[in-house]
Amino acid sequence: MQKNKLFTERVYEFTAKIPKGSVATYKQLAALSGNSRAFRAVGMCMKKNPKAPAVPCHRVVASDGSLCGYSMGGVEVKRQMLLLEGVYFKNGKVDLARSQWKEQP
DNA sequence: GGCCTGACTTTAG
DNA sequence: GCTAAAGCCAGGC
Repeated sequence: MQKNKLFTERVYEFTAKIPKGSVATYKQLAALSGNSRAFRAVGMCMKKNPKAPAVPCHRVVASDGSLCGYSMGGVEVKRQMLLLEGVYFKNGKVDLARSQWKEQP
C-alpha cells in the first residue's frame, strides 16, 4: 500500500469531483481508484470521513442507488441533500439511470 | 505481523 | 421480489 497516494485518498479525490446533482456508487469509486472490489474500504473511509466538508460523501450511494449510511445525520438527511441538489429519485432510491455520475472527458 | 472492522456486492434460496 | 449468507479489500490497532 501507500504506493503514491493512499487508496482512500484517491477515493476522496474522485468523490470531491462528483458534480452537484449527480451521484456515484461505491463500486464505481473503487473502480476509478484502481480496485473495483475495494468498495468495502471505500465505505469504511467514508464513515471515518476525515475530510467531512471537503468530500461530499452524501453523493455516494450503493450500486443499486439505495442509500446505505451517512455519518452526518443519517440516510434521511442524505436523501434530502440529494433531493435538494436535483438528484432524481425512484421508489425512495436514486435513479442511477439519470443521476449516476459519469467520468467527464 | 496478524486480527478485526465496515456507509458493499453478489449469488443463492 | 425479498431475505440470507458468503466473499472481498484497505485501514487501524
